[in-house]
Amino acid sequence: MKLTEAKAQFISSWGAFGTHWGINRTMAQIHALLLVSPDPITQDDIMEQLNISRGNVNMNTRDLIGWGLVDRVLIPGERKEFFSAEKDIWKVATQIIKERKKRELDPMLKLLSQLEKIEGDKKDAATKQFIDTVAGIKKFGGQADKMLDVMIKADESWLFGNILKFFK
Amino acid sequence: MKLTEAKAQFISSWGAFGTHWGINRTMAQIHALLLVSPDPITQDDIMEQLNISRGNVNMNTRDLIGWGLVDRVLIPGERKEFFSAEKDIWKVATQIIKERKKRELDPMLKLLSQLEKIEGDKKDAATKQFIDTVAGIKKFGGQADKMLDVMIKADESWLFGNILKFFK
DNA sequence: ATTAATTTTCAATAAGTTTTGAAAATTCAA
DNA sequence: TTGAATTTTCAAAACTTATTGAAAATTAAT
Repeated sequence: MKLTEAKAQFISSWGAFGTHWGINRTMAQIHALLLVSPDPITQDDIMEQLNISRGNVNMNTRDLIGWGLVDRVLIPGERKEFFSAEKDIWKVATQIIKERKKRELDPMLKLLSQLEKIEGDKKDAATKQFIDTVAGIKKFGGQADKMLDVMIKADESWLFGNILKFFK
Repeated sequence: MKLTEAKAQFISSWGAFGTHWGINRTMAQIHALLLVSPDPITQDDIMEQLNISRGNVNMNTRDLIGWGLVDRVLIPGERKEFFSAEKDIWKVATQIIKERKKRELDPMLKLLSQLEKIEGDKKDAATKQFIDTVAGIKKFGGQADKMLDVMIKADESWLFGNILKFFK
């Protein structure tokens, strides 16, 4: 397989993969393109390589910047803006975990705390089941939350190395 | 807050939450409804409580069964089929991890292995960056894969208890 | 075997999301 | 300033995904 073909496959699969992870297809494709580009590239480069419109590139690069995965890079003497992606996959992963935790897990836990305070007779089966379910999810979510906080702060090799050793 | 209101909020939020996790809104809502229902319920109950069509209920319950999150229950003397959800959240989580690993992570790792075998000169910056990126993702994915396998087999309290103790 | 209850299927439709592209805004060099 | 280069915005169009509902299939009682 040649580079061009492999690159196209990588970008396309990363795009499809992204859709399962709450990141839209194009955003993931732009991210993939940046991941395999050794040097920063422009809006026009992205438009050309992925065959998408200027507006689309603009919106999705902005989102990627919002996720902390992509940076705007200013190159001295160049009028255009350049983009580059963080290449260290561990940093990419912790950044995504951090953002999703903030956007999804934290608000969910907050809501569950409210729902727990329901008024009602615990002898009623429906009430009991509701309280138990909410409490169970909250407990689990709280533990996951703590674990993710630790992971975000940890260093890759240390984390995986030790967790896996621990389980042997 | 009263039960009915809390239940409605829980179902609606769980539905929105689900969309971020590769599970569609309705599927997650049905799941939520089953989670807070102490006893198995029928297609008609779901239709009525969520205000959705029979076809929709049928397709999504089938998907939930495919994910291993819901069971068809036969109640002696009843003509209709009943549905019930696994209530233990740890089991729900490991089941989802298991399925997503199979559906998403495993195929991605397989693809990356193929892309690594690219022909080309490693002195070329583009080729080098491509190989490094693919190798990096593959390594990370492989480690995550192992860790998830261990989690799937582990027991909740043991896992969280020990991981957290480990990090203290 | 017939029929009524129930479940399943799937084409049509509705709803939701993404993409385009051209106009507006911004930036910066002269 | 002015104006050319560049980026941003956003309404409309294209595309994707989810939902409906009625017909077909299945099931089980008589």
